[in-house]
Amino acid sequence: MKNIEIDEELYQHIASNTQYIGESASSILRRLIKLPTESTADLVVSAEPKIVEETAKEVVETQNSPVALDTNGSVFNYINKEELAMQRGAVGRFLLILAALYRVHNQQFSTVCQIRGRDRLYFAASEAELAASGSSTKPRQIPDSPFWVITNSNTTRKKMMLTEVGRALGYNEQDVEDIRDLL
Amino acid sequence: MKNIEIDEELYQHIASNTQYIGESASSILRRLIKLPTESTADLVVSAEPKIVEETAKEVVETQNSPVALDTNGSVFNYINKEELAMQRGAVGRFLLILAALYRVHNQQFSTVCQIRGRDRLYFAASEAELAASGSSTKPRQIPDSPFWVITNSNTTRKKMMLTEVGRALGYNEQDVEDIRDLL
DNA sequence: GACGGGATCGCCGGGATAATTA
DNA sequence: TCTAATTATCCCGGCGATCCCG
Repeated sequence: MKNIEIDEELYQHIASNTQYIGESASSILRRLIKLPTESTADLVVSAEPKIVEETAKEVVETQNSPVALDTNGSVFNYINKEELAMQRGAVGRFLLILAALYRVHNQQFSTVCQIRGRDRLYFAASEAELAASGSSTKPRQIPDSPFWVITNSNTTRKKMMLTEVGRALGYNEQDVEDIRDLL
Repeated sequence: MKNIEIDEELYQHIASNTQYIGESASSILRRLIKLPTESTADLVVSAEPKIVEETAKEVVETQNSPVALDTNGSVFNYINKEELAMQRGAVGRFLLILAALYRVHNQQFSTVCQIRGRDRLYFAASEAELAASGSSTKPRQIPDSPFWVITNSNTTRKKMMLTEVGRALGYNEQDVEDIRDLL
């Protein structure tokens, strides 16, 4: 840990970007600067270190896309466990996980729009599309992304959706499971 | 000037973005965050203590630190029991308790602004902000502080708010409970 | 009166589970 | 018909702000 000195105004600006009570300065700054979560720890429980390496490779080679644009890592680096744990319910975590996935895979992310239910859409580029595909689907925007998800489903289904998203983005089964279990 | 604590990796990242010798942490961060140069003055010369290495002890811990900067005790020393008892209703006590907390934690106090309801703000730096976030929220200024609180809520909710404030300021659960029970 | 406090009641969001369809 | 898959209704807990009381 290091200490840096900053002016009042900047301090206020940073503090005002706190996303959950007790969030550390590092966590806030990383978000503002768009730097991933600290690589070493912070991931607390589960998440094996090796997964990180494997995933990095997987990601880059993933299907037809031009780029994966992210040099150093898997989604797991983009997820702040503290922040996740902080969420009220499954919906908050669900959105946070999807936001992290979007950050890492923004290029291919639109492929998730193919994941859908029998007659409802699950993902789309607008609220209206989702709303039109079913009734009271409770669409929510995936934070910091142009995509929307349906939110009216039980937790089991949300997990299935995450599983499908993980597969669509080219993760191996082990990682897919880990992503699913974040929720 | 304020001090914040950040992890090594982030520190390196910031330092590596220095654009001229002697550039201050604030200046670098403003650029990275894309925030304009400080409005007021302060720009003056270069002679700021830049990135300070190990400002160590004096520094107020940034995140969930147990209390801070006050050598001889916790909030409890800053609360005058008689004055509390003398208040007409819960609102008076509520404000008094918050004022005491502000006195002890003025540095981090702004983090309480993150405590909020479903759609109302609970704390803010101005009456207007609170008023705008809901209707008849009855904002009151926390005495001798630049912060405001919402006052239209039942006692139970005021207690919950105190509980959250205690947590946000890093008190342990026992102290949090004691703070809550002051009301 | 009128003013401030805050209990109470209505509304909203989450998501388990009942209903529906393949 | 029976089962599996999917939808979306509806109950519950939590929050807001109206409105009653001191």
